[in-house]
Amino acid sequence: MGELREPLQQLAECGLPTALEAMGERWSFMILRAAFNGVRHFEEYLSEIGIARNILANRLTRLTESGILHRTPCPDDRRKVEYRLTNKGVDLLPTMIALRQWGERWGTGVLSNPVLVDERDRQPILPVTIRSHDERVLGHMDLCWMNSADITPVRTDAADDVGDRVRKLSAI
Amino acid sequence: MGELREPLQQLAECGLPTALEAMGERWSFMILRAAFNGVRHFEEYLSEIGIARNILANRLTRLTESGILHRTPCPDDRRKVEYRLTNKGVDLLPTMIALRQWGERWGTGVLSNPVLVDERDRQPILPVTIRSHDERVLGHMDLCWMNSADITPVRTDAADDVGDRVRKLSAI
DNA sequence: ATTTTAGGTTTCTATTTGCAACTTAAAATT
DNA sequence: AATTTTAAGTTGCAAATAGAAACCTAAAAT
Repeated sequence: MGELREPLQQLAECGLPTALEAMGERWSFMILRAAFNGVRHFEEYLSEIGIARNILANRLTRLTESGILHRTPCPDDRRKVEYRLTNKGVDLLPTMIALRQWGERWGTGVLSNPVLVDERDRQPILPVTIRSHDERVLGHMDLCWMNSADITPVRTDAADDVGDRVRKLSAI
Repeated sequence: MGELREPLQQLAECGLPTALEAMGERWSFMILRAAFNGVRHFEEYLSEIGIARNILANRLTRLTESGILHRTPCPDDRRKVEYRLTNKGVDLLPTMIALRQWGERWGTGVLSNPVLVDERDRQPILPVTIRSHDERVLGHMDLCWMNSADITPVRTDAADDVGDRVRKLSAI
């Protein structure tokens, strides 16, 4: 009867609902991908992604309101408007690439060409992973929750008696 | 007039649409988070996330169909059913944590407690980043697209004349 | 024998999506 | 100068989806 896991507190107060409020809608990530690939203008987004006109207008407004895109009327052609990524928007790149990599790995044999490489060495990037403070790649079972007050700020200090102040992520 | 970026090809054929087909719906990531935190049963999901009964039933079915969750009737109590993550589902963890971290960083002062730590050292995990083959952290401007046929398979080889076989991700 | 629990399904309403046509201002063309 | 085209929306309407509440069925608990 004594359930060991009780992660009910943080479920309410984590960054995920916040993130989903901004990015949880159907076309948001597709618009973001287009923006990352240099798409700037309304009609350009429209033809690039197969989205309806009114929906695109609505999404661009929302993404602008949530500070992911910035809307600037073009000075040289006053019909045109530019929608480009803010720093907040650029900061979604790891999420987007992680999602894309997952789709490639598990999707229906997507060959993924062209491939993302780093400019310096022209080699494909690594799969996006979770890492410890000292850069070890961590799996699901290497993670647990801890109260931030109980964490020793320095990094070169062995774990003392943490007892029940640690909550393990549940086993699959 | 000569537009330098033309990433129109890969927009159609990348893993993102595939991923969004499975995970693009409103409650999918919330269900996934609950699953990662050890939620197994229908009524448990129901009370954990604030989702409607019929929608939850529908999403659990869809997530099961797309191989992210596995549905098992409980042997000991034949009223109960277990929905738990498959390997495919577990593999979404980097995406989910990246999204969560973004929400924490840019959201309305979410203090994020408890915090995810690695079990060995009890230190908070690093922000999820994009990395080169030799583990350098890469920013948006360090990335470009390349035809997979043009990549030299080995890693210790300086870039020769790649010319127009490389397409830069557009500047923000 | 009755009540409670678990996991749904059904019904109905409200919201969202998507298509197609329309609008408005500015630029390009004749 | 008049006309056409382009860009970025808005509007109206049908279809699909989300959500609340009640209902259902089998199994377990009392």
